[in-house]
Amino acid sequence: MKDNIEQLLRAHDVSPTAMRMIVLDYLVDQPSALSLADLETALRPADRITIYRSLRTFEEKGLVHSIDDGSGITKYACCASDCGPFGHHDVHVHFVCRGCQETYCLPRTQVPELGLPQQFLSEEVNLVVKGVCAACNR
Amino acid sequence: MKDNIEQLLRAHDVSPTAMRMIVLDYLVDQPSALSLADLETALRPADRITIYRSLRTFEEKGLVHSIDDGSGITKYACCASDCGPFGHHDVHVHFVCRGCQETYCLPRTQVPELGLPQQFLSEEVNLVVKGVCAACNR
DNA sequence: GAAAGCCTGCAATGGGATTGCAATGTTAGC
DNA sequence: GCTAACATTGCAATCCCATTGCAGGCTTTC
Repeated sequence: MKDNIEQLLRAHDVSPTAMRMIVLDYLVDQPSALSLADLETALRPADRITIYRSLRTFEEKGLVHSIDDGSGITKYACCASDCGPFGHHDVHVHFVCRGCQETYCLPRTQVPELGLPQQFLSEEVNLVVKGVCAACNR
Repeated sequence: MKDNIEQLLRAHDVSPTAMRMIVLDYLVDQPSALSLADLETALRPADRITIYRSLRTFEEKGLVHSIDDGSGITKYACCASDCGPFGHHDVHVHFVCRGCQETYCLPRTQVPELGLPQQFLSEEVNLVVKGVCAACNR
């Protein structure tokens, strides 16, 4: 089990410490993105700052991406396999449920070329959809 | 001049106080979205909290919308004329320049129906494009 | 086995958003 | 025109999350 996690860390040039494995192991299984506070609660009594720095390291190495879903609280989720240390997808699509407040990563969808004003150069696109998720939609 | 502003406020059911007129008058002329700190500086010595509450009131009444462009700092811009007290556009498109850090509202562009998972209901879409604006792109 | 470097955890800081409350201004009724 | 009721303003204080400083512990390497 944990071998996967360890390999994943090594593959991304992150030394697999106990703490990091705990954090990553928990994160990979999540269906939705988690905030630092979520992780702190779930992984208690692990130290919040250590989790925070683990996430930063992961993000730097392309294992995880951080999401600003408009709530003002940063959330984290594992990257799709084609993110690398030199950049993530340049298109992120997330869904925030008004009911349960969960943030889900959506499979990359076709985002059209936008009609930007003359001379404007697009480098990265973040799309946040708000609404109601399946579980809350009944 | 200010008659416009006053009427705009009244039309949205906001009492046109001196402070609110100053804030709104300044805001309508801006080509890009402003943070609270921007407004505080521009409107000195007006009180920051008062500006903040004016913006909240404006937002509530559909005069202004707030933007979270991913910088962690909320910015504000006037709504297009078809925003009302019962909801704003459900599609917001903004552009953040990596050079000058300005946030521009883009004219509503064609945003395609996204392939949401089964039973997911979309109510609002926020699209933030990051890149380089015309002024910085040379 | 010792030095160097990385990792961890506690404490403290920073910055923006938000609220409490008293003072002031505005409105409406008489 | 006066007064009571209500809305707005401004100061101070608080809250919350993100971030950093630093010292101690662990790991790795030679």
